[in-house]
Amino acid sequence: MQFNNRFPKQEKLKSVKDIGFLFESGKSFNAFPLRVVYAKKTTKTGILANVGVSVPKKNIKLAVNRNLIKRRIKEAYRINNHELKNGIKNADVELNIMLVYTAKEICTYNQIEEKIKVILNRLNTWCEKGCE
RNA sequence: AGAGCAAAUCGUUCUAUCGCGUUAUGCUUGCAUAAUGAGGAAAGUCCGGCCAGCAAAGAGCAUCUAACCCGGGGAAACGCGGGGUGUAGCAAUGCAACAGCUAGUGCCACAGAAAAUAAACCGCCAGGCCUUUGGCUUGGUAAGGGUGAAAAGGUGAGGUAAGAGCUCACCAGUUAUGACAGUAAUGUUGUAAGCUAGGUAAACCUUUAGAGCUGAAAGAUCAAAUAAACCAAGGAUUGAGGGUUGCUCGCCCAAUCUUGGAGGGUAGAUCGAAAGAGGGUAAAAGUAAUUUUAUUCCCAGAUAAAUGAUAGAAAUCCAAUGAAAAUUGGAUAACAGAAGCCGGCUUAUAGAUUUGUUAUUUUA
Repeated sequence: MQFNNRFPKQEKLKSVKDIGFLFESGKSFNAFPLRVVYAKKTTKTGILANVGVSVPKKNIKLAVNRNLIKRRIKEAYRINNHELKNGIKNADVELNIMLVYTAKEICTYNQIEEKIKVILNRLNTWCEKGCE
């Protein structure tokens, strides 16, 4: 097990303004079943990355299943996020990230974890290139 | 024994590691330790409340809700016990659209002559005319045919040109009105009227009873910067409007502009917001809903919204093998996630257990 694989409240993306700004001007790519929207923060807050998770009601009807998917995504991010944080730290930036679930069926934890790894690697290389 | 019906209960448990929310404590002030963290429906938002706001918080209408009877319970909604009527079922038992189409209006597809101030397509009967085994036409006729979910009481007799509640007998129903039984709903029964009237109120509506309206995104407080609204002063303009719960009345206020004052509450923060018509246990009263007394507990509190992931056991279920013990493999379920709280209702629900009860089959 890894040390310090945490995902506390402060690292969640909460502000409605930030989320609105992210969807307006952020970059994005797809990694089915997930869609990633990300951008550099406009002002630094001391937190390397704020991450939000969204499961649209349109695709997943029952609240129970939406909760289940959110928890699986958060768990996968929590376990695998330390390399990305290192990358961000080296590039000297801070990020806002939004993960949107686009599938209409419930994926297993293993499927989600693999995709999360792919996404985090891609973000990491983006940071190494200088966030452009 | 398998099946049905009713009521009630459960609807995985434990351990380890890594995490998340809340609370408490500690200090190094963002970390450590400890405690705690979804349901019987948390759901639908259909009722009733608590709570809060709306202040000229008054009236009427509209709207919404309820709708067999008695008893008893509850804050109310609405349960509970017993009974009646209708209906489904062999039964246990379930269900209720159990006030009113004889207040009014509307609707009744297709088919059919006609779907409602009763109707004539075929048929039947009578009259008239003609080119007379027939045809045309005028009228009568609801017995027969065909259509339809539904065709205007049924059977028989009389009656008639043919027919018809046209008349009569019996049966069925309706309305009116008695008698008896019952607290009552209602039941049994008598008399009168040929009265025979289609269905639909889960169509509008009518009757009776109740509700002021809004809804925690309520509402209260707070920081920085604006605006709307508020108060005061001023001048000019407009001329009966504006506000008040869906409407009407009633009630309240003139409106617009400038300056000043005081203040202001957004996608932010705190409160509201978790000790209550509370839960558990025991005893007592009651068939029960429920009530009383004693004792004990504090039992989620988020806000882009915590309760998860992985591993291992147990237990249960399923499948295969086997005479059995057992072995191997698989699954952890169904419906479903708190969002102010409480009491109901309704809907969804794999599987398991207990109790009572019903008919059937087999055995004794």
